[in-house]
Amino acid sequence: MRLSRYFLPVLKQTPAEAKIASHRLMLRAGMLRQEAAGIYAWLPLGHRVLRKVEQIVREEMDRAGAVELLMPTLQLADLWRESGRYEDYGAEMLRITDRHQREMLFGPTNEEMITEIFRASVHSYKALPKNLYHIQWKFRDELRPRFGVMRGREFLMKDAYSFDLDEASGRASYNQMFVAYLRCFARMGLKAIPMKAESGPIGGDLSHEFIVLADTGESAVFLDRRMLGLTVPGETVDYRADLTPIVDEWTRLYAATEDVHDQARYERETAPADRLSARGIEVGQTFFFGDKYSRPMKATVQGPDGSDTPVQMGSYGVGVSRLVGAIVEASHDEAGIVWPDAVAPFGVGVVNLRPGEASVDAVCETAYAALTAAGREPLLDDTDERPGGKFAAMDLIGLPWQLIVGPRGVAEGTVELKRRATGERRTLPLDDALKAIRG
RNA sequence: CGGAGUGUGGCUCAGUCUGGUAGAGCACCGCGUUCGGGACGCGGGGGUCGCAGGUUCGAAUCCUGCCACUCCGACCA
Repeated sequence: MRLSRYFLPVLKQTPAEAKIASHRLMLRAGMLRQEAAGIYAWLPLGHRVLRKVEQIVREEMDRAGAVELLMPTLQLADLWRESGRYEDYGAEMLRITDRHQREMLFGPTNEEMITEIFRASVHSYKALPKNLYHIQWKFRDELRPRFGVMRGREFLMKDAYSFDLDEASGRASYNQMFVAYLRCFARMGLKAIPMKAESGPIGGDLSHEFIVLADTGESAVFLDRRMLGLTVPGETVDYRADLTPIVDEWTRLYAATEDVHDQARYERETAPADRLSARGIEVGQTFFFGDKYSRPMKATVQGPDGSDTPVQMGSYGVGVSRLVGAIVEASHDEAGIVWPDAVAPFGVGVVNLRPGEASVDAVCETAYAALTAAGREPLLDDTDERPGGKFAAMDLIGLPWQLIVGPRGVAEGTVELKRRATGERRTLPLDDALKAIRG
């Protein structure tokens, strides 16, 4: 992408409403524009990151055996009356009436709809297990939206739903999602710690919240420091095998949010030096709730013995749009965002210090073509902005690499290469710089 | 939803107390000088002062009502 054609409205001054680093930086880096309280337009740069995060979630869900579909944002109220949640959900649910006075709602989650879809076509235990997911915009009319995309009213969520014949296989499905989540967050450069959690309005008795530690997190958490050193399963993990050992390893040490924190147990199970109380951002939550929805909504299958039984269900959410904020919160410095490679909106910023000078332009074009061909997604700053402004903007938007073309006092074809994360700068021939970027 | 606060050009804000021709910086346009860490000079464009009533010769400013947004708290991917 050439910056001269792109839409990247970076701000020198910080909008007054942004109180935390991630919100401030996302606004300044031209990723977001607020349209209403808790409702944001994702500008091109933010949109690219959102799509990358979404894609990582998708790949890990697919790897774990889940199947993607797409359900609508609008749902019928009648569906929610079946589960009894239409009244329970309260003012947080955005209710809409269509021209025929039909009561509808903007979905805050999709348990009812997926159950309806499932029950319409699955009637035999032979079709189980199944795990269906989608990545779709949700709306929850929060009392107080805040912190930018970390607590918006409209947000992008991945929600998966598992269906099993009995509790044992239901728990196996739960374990698959648990492991997929460990991988998913690690790939984004995050250390997310699974913590025992309350299941809240979703229901059920088995639930974990995946928490990224950050000072600006909304929940207080208590954990055994040793959790930070656990190894995340690699991409060769066999999801068809028994995953209990991995889940056991990740749930053996104490880790709990304040809602379920048990101080006595904490002190009994954790050595004083290992105790870590911190704040965290919830980026995902897993639930196993058995037949809470399948029973009232009559989602049953016929078992080997010929009897109809409600399926055992779980649901698994990842806050995709929230993750973008969480990543910025976890990875920034004084100058701006420092994107982990896997989610960076572009791989490298090519800075033309002297646009209009034929020899400098030529080097830029060579670099741009080579990096594009190598799949490194370059962003070429070909504007006539002054160098100071270019450097500040590049640091702000935080691409992993900066390739600076046209510095003074170096031989033609020699460039400067900067690694954003470390600040390390080297002057070297273009070919060597391209090799370094390609890895 | 309780408490506190803010609405003035795209952004940050002054002006409101004490009513009298709408301001500054940044951003934007033109010309020139600049060009490795968010330059400078000169000239220019852009605002129903959140909305609706009211008081007044006259309202950004005073009064009433409404709306939006932000912060603290209680609830949540």
